[in-house]
Amino acid sequence: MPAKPDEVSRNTPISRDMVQGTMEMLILKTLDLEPMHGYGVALRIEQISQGVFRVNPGSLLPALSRMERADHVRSEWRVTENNRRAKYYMLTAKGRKALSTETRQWQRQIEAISRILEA
Amino acid sequence: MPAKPDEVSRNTPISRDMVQGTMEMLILKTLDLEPMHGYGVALRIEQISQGVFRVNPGSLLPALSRMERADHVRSEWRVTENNRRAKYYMLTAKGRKALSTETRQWQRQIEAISRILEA
DNA sequence: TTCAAGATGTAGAGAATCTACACCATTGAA
DNA sequence: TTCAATGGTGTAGATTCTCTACATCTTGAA
Repeated sequence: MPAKPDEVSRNTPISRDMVQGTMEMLILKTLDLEPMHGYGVALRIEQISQGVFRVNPGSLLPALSRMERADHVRSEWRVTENNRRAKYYMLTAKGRKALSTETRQWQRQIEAISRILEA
Repeated sequence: MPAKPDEVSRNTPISRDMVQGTMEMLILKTLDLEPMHGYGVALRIEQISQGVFRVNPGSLLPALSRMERADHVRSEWRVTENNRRAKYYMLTAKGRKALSTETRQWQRQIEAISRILEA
């Protein structure tokens, strides 16, 4: 079902670096849909962003670690449908709150940026 | 957790850190209106963003240096209306092009982020 | 048996921002 | 006359997040 990263990003121009600071928000939002393992989070973000974002393990996994340390997510080992062992992450109450806070702040900021760009 | 020190405690929440990577775009846009000195750029961005962004010299001046090195702006010393010496910056052709490129990429990215946040 | 895909993880580098200073000139008020 | 506030540029060091590049293990299929 999930498209492979290469296919996603090939037809569209170039995938730039992720806007700094947004990764956590995107992960929180993705996990708000349903618990998922890291690899799944990456695929989903790439898919929904239509290849604009490429999520590599070297960014994702440290982010998940930070978030677990911050008690925004918790994790447990399970076995996937494909019979592979994977660490499933799910939001905590604190994480849900963080999601709403960060989303609100994000909105404020892009509105401010829009105001400047449209001056 | 950065302790929030001082006078910024207004009636409206608090201005968070600037989204990484957007400072250059905002500076370019500001200078696209008219040549300006650094301090003026800072004031204008704070004003138009209605206090969402605080632009401190330690971020702004290094950014302007980078941009001058990249030939996105050039500068010259002048005297302000207040009879103060200040370095006026203006866009180069390359800077104008960078502004349009960066703005386009910014749009793509916030659209992608919106798609994820609204999933 | 070998190899691609699924999955997690670490190390080190690089970029952009922040805080916290330091410095100088001009103006206005005490 | 002094002195503080305002206007203005600049640097140093820390922090934070992302990136590239690797390493490792398992499973399923050719």
